[in-house]
Amino acid sequence: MLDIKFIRENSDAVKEALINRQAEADVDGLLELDLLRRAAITEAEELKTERNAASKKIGALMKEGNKAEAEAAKESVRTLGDRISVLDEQVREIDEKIRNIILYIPNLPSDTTPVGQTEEDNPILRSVGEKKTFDFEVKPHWDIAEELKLVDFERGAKITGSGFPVYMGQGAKLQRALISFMLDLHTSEHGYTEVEPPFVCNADSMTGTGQLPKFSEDMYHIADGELYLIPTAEVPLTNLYREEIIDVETPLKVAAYTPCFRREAGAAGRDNRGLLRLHQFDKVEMVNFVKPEESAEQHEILIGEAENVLQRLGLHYRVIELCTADLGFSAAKCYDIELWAPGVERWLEVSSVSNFGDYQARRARIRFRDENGKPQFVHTLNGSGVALPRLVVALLENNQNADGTVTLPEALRPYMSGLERLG
RNA sequence: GGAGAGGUGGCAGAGUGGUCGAAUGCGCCGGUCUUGAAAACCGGAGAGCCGCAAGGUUCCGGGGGUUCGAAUCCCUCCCUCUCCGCCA
Repeated sequence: MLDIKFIRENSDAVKEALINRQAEADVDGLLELDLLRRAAITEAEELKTERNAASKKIGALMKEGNKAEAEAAKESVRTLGDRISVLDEQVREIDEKIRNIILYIPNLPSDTTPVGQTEEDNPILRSVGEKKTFDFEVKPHWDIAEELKLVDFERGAKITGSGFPVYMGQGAKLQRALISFMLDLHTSEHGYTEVEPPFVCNADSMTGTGQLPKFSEDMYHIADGELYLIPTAEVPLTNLYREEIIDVETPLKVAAYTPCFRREAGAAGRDNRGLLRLHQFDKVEMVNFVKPEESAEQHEILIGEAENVLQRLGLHYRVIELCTADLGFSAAKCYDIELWAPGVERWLEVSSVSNFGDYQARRARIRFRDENGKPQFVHTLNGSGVALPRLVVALLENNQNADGTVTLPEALRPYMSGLERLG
């Protein structure tokens, strides 16, 4: 959420940012409401001042037993009260309208975010490793997974629906191994506190991180109560400290494994075969809470932590930066990490590392005390560390052998009971 | 799921219609004292909103109501605790 004061004083900058994002919002309408709101508040508060003084006087009159005068005073205060009720109601209505606009306004892109029209305009920042060459015909991961009985897509579709794969045998163990490997790396080397949060969150939490109200259609909603299946651990992790004043003298870093649930309406098709796009998938997520002046630097550290996962696994990846048109709703700046998958011959996004500035903190009221003891909004950042399915795709496709087996990276073997190859 | 108790400032905990944004203790910040620290003593200190400011206003779990006036009375929702039931 943007600061209404900021919008008031920088409406041109906000409009320009919306254009760069190819987003729309009624900024002028918002400013008009803001004006009305402040006028109503000012009038209501003046009347309240009067009423408070009058009520105090009535108290004094009652005490000295001057009933007649007290009754007369009551009568006049009552009409004041009626007017105050009307104004308070007005303010409530205007607040509601303002909220309905401002909650739909995306974050301002950072000054350093490149302006662009489409994802084609996302600059590639760096590429690490190289494309492997094969002296046999490479298979796509769905063939490998089927032959080695790692994933059962059909039974997943039967028991739940398409996009809900069942991992079995070594495939299931690989999921568990990857989760443990990544969490161990982040907790023992990157300074994270491991968290196991709920996998469903309430509407306040979803609003705090920006999923609601705009993206309700992307989530699974539990009919019984206002609960949603989490689309990412970012939601419970960030909302851990919603409505709290926390200590961020050093960055507060939490990491969690959770399944993630996404409706992905209309996403089925050729481009999304196998494990490329799912309704339920596993992910390890990292969330940081930092002082505002540290968030840019922390963003670079965070992307490094995510990259470290891929380096340890020996995978070829590249880092791109999202341009204004491709930037997520709540993010001010975002890097994506993409893995090369030779079977499907595509770059696959496995991590999105974002700096949200104070956008989420303002929505979720997450603050810290500055050097003067005054509460200020923190900056939040998060990054996938990393998402499993496409990581598995890259591992299977890059490490496949002519004999149909798949070599496991050394870093994973301790988590696979010493196994060196799948199959 | 049933019955009961309760939700007040960073924490503990008073307050049952007006002088209460709220006693007291702990913790915190500043000062005195001390070589330094502790102790003791003195002083300070909640958050949001409106306002250039002075200042005003709102907030005692959330929402609604009664009243001239609500932390205090009523309704409702949420949460916590205790006991019972059930259960991995």
